[in-house]
Amino acid sequence: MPELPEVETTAGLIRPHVVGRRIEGAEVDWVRTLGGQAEGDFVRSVSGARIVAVGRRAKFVTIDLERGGEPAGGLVIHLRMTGRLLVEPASDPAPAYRRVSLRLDGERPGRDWLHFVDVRKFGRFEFHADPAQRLDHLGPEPLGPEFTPDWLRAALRPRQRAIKPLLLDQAFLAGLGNIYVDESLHRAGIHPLRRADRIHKDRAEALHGAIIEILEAAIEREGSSFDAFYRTPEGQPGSYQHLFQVYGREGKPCGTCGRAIRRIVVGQRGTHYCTRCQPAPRGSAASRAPSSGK
DNA sequence: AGCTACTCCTGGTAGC
DNA sequence: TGCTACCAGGAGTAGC
Repeated sequence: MPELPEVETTAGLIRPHVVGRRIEGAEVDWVRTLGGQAEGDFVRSVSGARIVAVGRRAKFVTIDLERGGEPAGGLVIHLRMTGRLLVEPASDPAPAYRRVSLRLDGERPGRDWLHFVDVRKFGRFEFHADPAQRLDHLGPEPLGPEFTPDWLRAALRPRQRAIKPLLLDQAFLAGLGNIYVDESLHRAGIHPLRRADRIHKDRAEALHGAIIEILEAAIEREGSSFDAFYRTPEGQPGSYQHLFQVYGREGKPCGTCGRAIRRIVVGQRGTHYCTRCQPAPRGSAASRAPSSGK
């Protein structure tokens, strides 16, 4: 599933092919991908605009547009589970599961189309006159300057939710998904159901370091691929899945202590952890004595 | 505030 | 072989 490292890889690989190009037209095969805009409005919004930048914010790919040298809105793209961006020649047939395509100018033959492909149709490829407004709800970037150990400790202190759903909340911290949350909590030795306000200072600092180290290592390996879905725009799988310590490893030994990895469901998400390295919080269902005190 | 349930989708797979 | 039933899951929303 594309999370921050996969989206960063995708943005980085399409950037050199599309920046500076003029959009000649657009084709829409699945209108819901546009996020509510009518097909005709979308086509008019992007046709004739020039791509001036490709970036990433949280799990979104952002594409800034200009007309006549003036800012002209931008594209906000979410790959969700199975979305991909491809840059392909006009001579190739449209790829399977194509949802939206932009036709680029003829300046670079062989790089004629930017295709958005998405098997499960959960992804979005939206035009916004003010992209920043669409992204306004997001919390800080875990690889940005705002995400410091002090920030994390202070942010956890007033929150009474379990740590895992909190880290998945994009308004709290932007860019983590199911995989990298499980991996980060394992590295930091924190049980996924521990309440955020009951994480001690040293553990919060360990979590801060774990998130950064894991994301950076995953970006270096172009993300994680473990099923038929995520591939880079070049068609290559990522390789961070070989370094998974807990995700998808139910019943297999923990790389740290050897105990079998356990899978539970937290907030409708498969959740993987080591019962020894990530001890259950006192008072939780997993550790509770028959009667609770007071 | 924070929980659960539900929705959106379809390929893959388990079970028969 | 061929069928059905079920699963995964990011984010938005509704209801409590």
